[in-house]
Amino acid sequence: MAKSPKISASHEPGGLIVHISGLLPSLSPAEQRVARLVVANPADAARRTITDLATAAETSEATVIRFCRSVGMDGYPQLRIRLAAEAARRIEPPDARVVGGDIPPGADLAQIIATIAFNDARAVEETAEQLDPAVCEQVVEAIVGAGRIEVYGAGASGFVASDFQQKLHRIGRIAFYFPDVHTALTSAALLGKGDVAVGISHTGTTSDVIEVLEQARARGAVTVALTNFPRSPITEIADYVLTTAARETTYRSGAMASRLAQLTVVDCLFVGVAARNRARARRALEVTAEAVRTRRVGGSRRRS
Amino acid sequence: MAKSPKISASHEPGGLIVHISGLLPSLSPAEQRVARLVVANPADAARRTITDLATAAETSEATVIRFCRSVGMDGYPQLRIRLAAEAARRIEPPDARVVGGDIPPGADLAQIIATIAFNDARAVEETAEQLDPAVCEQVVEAIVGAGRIEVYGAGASGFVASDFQQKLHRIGRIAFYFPDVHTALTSAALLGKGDVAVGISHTGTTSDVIEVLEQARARGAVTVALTNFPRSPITEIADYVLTTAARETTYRSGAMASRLAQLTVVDCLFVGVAARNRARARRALEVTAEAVRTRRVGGSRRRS
DNA sequence: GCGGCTCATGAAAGTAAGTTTCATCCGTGG
DNA sequence: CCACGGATGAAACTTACTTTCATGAGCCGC
Repeated sequence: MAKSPKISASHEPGGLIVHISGLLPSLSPAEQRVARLVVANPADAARRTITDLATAAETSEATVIRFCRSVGMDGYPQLRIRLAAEAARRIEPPDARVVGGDIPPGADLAQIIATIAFNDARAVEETAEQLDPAVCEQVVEAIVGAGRIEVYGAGASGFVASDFQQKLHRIGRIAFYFPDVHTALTSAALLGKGDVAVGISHTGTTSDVIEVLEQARARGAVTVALTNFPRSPITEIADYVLTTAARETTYRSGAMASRLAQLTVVDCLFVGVAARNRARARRALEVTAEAVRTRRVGGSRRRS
Repeated sequence: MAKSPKISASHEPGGLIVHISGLLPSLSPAEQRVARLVVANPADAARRTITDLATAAETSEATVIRFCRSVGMDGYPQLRIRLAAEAARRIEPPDARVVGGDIPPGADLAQIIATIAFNDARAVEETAEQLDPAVCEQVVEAIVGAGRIEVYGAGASGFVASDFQQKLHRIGRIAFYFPDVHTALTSAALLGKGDVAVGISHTGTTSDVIEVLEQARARGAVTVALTNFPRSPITEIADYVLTTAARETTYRSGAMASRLAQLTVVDCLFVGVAARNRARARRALEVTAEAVRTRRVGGSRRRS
C-alpha cells in the first residue's frame, strides 16, 4: 500500500539516522522497537541478519521489512548497506559531552552551555543536510510569485512565523502574521489562488495552525508546512513539506533546538526569495537599515 | 602461486580496497575480474547482488564467494557491508563549501542552504566557546534571585527578547518584555534593587535599548547586555556583558546567524535558571504543556 | 454495549539470495 | 596417452528475505 505520494518524502541524503528518528513517532509500536535499535547502534544493526534484528526487537521479520519500507528503503539489504555507510561516516566524536541526551541534574553551567550549543549546532547542520533543495526551490518560487503570503505559528513557532513575516516584509513582499487564531482564520479565508500560506509547527499537531492552513488551502492558496515530523497531521494538508531535524530529547532541549532549525530553514527561504531579485532586495534592505539609523548611537567606527 | 597460506586473513584496518588491490595479483583470473570491479567502484559493488556482480564480472556466483574468502571475508553479505562502509568513509567531507563568505550571486538553493547552515552552526558553536560560564553563572544567580526581570530588544533582537521573556515566564519567573520604548522606559523606571534588566542588541548601538537599560540601572537594577560587540556602547552601562560570536559578513548572513547565537545564549541562561529549581521548573513545564494539549490533534501515537 | 471497520501483527508460504558440492575442463608433466 | 591438480560454473542446497493471510485488538458509528 503506497503511503503518501508527498513531494517531500523521498529525500534523505544527509542522515539516515536523523531521518529515522524524525519518522519514529509516526511508526507503529513494533516498528518503533526496531527503529530504536537501529538508531541506538546503526553499525551493529548493519551486521545483523533480518531474523536476528527481528528477534532483538522482539518482533517478526515481517515487521522489520515493514519498517524498512516505512523509512523509504526497498528492503532489508538496502537498509543494511545504508546503515553501514552511515555508521562509517559518523565516527562519533568520542566527546565526553552529553550528546543527544538530557542535561544531567548536577551539571554546571559550562556543561550546560556545551550541551545546548552542541545540540543546537547539530540540529542546524542536520536540518540543512536533509532539506530538499528541490522542494525549497518550489516554495521560493511560490513565494516570489505570490500576491500575498501568510505565515502561521503558535507558541514557540509563533516567533519563527513572526520572524519570517518580518523578513519577507522587509524585502517588499506582502506578508502577514497573526498571533490570534480568529484573525488568522478570517484572513486565511480571504486568500486565493496564487497566494501562499506557511504553517509552522514543531510537532505538526498544533490544531490552530492546521485549521488555518486547511482554510487557506480550501481557498486555493499554496500551502507549506514546516515541521520536525514528516508524517504528522500538518503534512497531510500541505502542498510542500519542509522538515527540520532536531533530535528528540527529553526536557526542553528538543524544542529549543527545533526553533533554531526552523529559523535556519526560514533564513534559507528568505535568502532564496531575496536572491530572485537581488537588486530590489538589496535596495529594500538598505532603505530599511537607513530608516533605523537614527536609533543607533556611538562611534563612527561601528557599522550601523 | 602461493594462494593458500592466507595468514593475513584477519584484520586489515587500513583500507579494505587497498587490501584487495594488494593481493589482486595472487588471485585467480576470474577472481581478479571481480576484484577489479570492486576496487573500481566499491559503492556500486555494495549495491549489487551477488548474481549481479558475478554477471558483471562474467563469472559465476561461486567465484564471487571464493573471492570473498580470498580477501578474508566470511561471505558476500559481509563484503557488501564493508564495501559500503569503506565507500562512505572515502567521500571527502564536503568542506569545499562557501565558508564564511557572502552568498555568491549565481548560487543555487543547495549552495545557499549549505552556506547559511554552516554560518549558523558556526556562530552557535563559537558563541558557546567564548561564553564565560562565570559571567553566565552570575547572571543566572541574579535572575534566580530577582523580584522581576525585564528584557529589552528592538527589531530582530526583539524576537529574542520576547522569546526569553516567554521562557522565563513559563517556569514561573516574573518577566516582562515591551515592544514599545515608551512602555519599556516607564516600566524600567519602576525597577529597583534586586531586579534584573536584560538588553539585547546585536550591534550594541541600539539607542532605544541602551536608554532603557540606563534607566533600569539608575533605579538600582542589575543590568545585563547581550551583544556581538564587546566594546559597543551597550556594554558600558551593563553590569554583566554576554557576547555572541557571529562572524562579520556582508549582506544579511551576519545578522541572521547572530540571532541564532543570541537564542543559544538565551537557552543557556534559561536552562541555568531552570536547573536551579529542577522540580519546580519541571512541574511548571508540565503544567504549561498540559495546558496546550487540547490544541493538539492527531494519532494517539504521536507525542503531544 | 454491539456490529463492522481499520489497522498492526506474526505465522507460514513463497521467492530470491547466498553457499556448497561436484563434474568438467584445461594445461602440465610423466 | 594418461594421471594430476587447480580453476571454473551448473546445479543442488541452505539461508535470508519477502509476501500473503488470518487473527485479534482497538476504534467508530449506531
